[in-house]
Amino acid sequence: MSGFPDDIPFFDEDDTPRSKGQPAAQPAGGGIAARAMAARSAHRAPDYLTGLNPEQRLAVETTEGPVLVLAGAGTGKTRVLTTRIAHILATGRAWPSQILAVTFTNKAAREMKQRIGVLVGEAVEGMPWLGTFHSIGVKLLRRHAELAGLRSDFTILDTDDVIRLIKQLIQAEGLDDKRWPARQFAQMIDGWKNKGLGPEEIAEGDARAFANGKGRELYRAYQDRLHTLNACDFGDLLCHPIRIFRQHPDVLREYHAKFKYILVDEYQDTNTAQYMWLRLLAQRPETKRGAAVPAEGRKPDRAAGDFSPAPAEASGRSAASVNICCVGDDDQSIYGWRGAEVDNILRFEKDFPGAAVIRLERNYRSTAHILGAASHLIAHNEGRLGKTLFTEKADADDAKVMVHAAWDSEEEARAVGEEIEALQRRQHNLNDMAILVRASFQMREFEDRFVTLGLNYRVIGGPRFYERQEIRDAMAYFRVVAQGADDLAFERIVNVPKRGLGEAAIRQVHDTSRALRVPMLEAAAKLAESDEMKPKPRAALREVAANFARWQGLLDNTPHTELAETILEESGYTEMWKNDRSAEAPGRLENLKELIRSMEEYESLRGFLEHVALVMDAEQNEEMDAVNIMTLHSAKGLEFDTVFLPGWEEGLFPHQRALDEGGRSGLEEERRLAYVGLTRAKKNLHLWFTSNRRIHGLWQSTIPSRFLDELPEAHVEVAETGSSYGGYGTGSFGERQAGRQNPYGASRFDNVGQSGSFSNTYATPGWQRAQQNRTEATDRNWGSRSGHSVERIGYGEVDSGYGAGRTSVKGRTIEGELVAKSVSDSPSAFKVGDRVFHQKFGNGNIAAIEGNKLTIDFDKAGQKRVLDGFVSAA
DNA sequence: TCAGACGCGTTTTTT
DNA sequence: ACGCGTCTGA
Repeated sequence: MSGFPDDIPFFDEDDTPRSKGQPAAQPAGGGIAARAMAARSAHRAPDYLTGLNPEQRLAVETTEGPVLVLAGAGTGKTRVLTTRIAHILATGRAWPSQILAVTFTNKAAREMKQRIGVLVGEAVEGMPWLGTFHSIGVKLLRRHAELAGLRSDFTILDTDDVIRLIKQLIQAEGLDDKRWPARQFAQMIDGWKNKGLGPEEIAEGDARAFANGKGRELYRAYQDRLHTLNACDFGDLLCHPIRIFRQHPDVLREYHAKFKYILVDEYQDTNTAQYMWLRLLAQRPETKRGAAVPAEGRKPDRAAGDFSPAPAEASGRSAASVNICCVGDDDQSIYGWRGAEVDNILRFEKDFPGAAVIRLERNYRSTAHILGAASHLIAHNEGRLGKTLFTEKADADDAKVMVHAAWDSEEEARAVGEEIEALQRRQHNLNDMAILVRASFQMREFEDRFVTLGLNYRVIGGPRFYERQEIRDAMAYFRVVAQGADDLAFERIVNVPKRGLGEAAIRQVHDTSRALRVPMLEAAAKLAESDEMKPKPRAALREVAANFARWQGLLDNTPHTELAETILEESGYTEMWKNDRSAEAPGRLENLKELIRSMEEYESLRGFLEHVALVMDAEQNEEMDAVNIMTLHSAKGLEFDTVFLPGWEEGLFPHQRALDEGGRSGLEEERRLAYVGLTRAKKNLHLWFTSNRRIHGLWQSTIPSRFLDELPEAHVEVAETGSSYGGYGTGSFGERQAGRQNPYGASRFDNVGQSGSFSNTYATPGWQRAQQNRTEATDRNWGSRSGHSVERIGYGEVDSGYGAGRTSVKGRTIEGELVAKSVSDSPSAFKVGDRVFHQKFGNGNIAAIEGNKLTIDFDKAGQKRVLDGFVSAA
């Protein structure tokens, strides 16, 4: 076994003060005590090990050497990971600061930290190297910035900044930015960086494919620009450290000595750059394989290219054990399209010879039916490492996986809504239900339906708080104050609010900035003092420059929240929104307040800016009982008692584009996505397909997904779609599908799932439905997390299910009768122009009538379509 | 500087 | 079909 803490140098420069005094769970500083405690815990199985199954325990206790844990869905992956860390700490194998634990998302990192905290107490605070690839990358880069040609206070650009920057470069090259969209090039750069490729390393073909063959030059120009801006994009947070490690063996060696244990979550999602990064850190000087081969002579074993060991790896020190533990599930690899390489997990044993591979196959989540369906489906994929999930949950009462047919997406949404209400009547918690869709446009139908039903829902994923315009603007102000050289931020807000600084004025600042080689803010100050400008913009510039100078002066002696408020006030930014008459304005002001409030948790403006750059998400309230709606992708890692999976049709799922662009592997990724969807369910699982769906505006007749055919009959039951769908039942479905044999053609009538219980809830920020007048919903949703009222009826477009549903349809539950009515053509009692009242939307005038569906222009809530049963004459 | 027109894209998403 | 973003004209 490798060293106890006493013979390991203690790196404390990056430790939080807390870790200096080791908490009780830790071996006390001295070696003997540590050893004694370690010995004790090794002999008596400590608490944290009890309750683990044998495989889990093996995964926890196999601390030395490379370990791959193949953790199927619902097999306790996170538990293993966290317990393993607790075990390493409790047995004195390493200090908290000697463990590198990487995740993909902030959410995962948070959860991990929290759960380790439960196991080991405060020691988790001493784990500076627990975080996302990117946050750890930043940490590394801040320490060694100069080795990447940066100053340690470099800024991190987000996607928006990057696109604007690239656009400037494209224009500077004299290229048509229409023909060569900046967004597309940003994606290309992202792709290259995902593979760890710099401008010189990209394939000639790729380089030629953009900007009249100037792709490479453009990429180079982009990197140069980042360099002069002292800035980094997300990709650089990985690529710079990789380059530093390669070029500075001494630095790499420092980290080799530092990290005794490396743990990686969701290994199947790692991209090539992350893989290289990990390998550099994990692969200790070992002279046997690979290292002896000169880098140039080694054939890159895949398209990604260069895997040559860093010099340090080749410069033979004695081989040390590589204590790396990667946890993942190849069957849940669903991010191939953004650069993830399933191959990384598939070839783990080759990369780390002698690796222990531990399979976690005991599923604690789902019923045997659900598991059986999922396993059978995923077995259609080739090239898996292969796992057989099993469960001991075998209850004769368990519902089979239900497959439902609907005529179109509207009926689908209606029927799902009904099912949800039925469950609700049986005391099921809405929080325990989820609708998982393939593509976000599918959400709309459900949202619309739930709004009319008054059913609470929350949409998870999508545009996030820090991506909102007002938040970005405010952040840009803060960035310029904290970091005067942040030209991108400066440009963003120099004329927001409008100050009469048009394109010409900004260009002038730009040119001056270039000529004098100073940041734009400085150039602006200079220009304001010169006579080169017309009086009006000159005065405006002078004011801007003076403002920033003043705020910068306040930076070090004013509480940062106060400073932030001052900035927003004095710049006129808040004023701008106060004067804005649009419906979103109040929400935006509210968001700005929330922004300031959330700054309180941070020590300084700088600390806050760093946080925002890396953590783009924000917590959301989980208190409200609401149905969860999200994409299959964002459902990974979550679980619900009842899961609805709509839209299982060819073309949508599997998605046509995945098939066109990904071929067979594209199909397999879609199948994995289906697998992820199925395995989210604990008790009840409902699959839906429709015969008709509107795609890109036109109605298309669709056929059921091939994935439905891949489900095992023993675990699946076809539901008759209830009794109230006059003419749209499954019976006629079979006929419509003539020409395709459908194993579900002949179906039995049945009722849907019965059991249910309460469980965890998940939530992330609200989703601003890109299209619609739905902005207010998310604003309120977001605001509500800090104790704001969820309801803000009274202005703007109040809609959505957030906070709704308690009163509006009480006693009006939609049952057979009403639904039947909704599809019938019985004329409405209302006529166009009537003044009506709706519980949720208030008063409005009827604009159009179709059967009993009314289109109403609400005074406050905008135009909505509702059933006539929900309104009364006003 | 702003409003209206026109045209394009429309799977999945983290950092 | 439809929204969003950008361009153009007043």
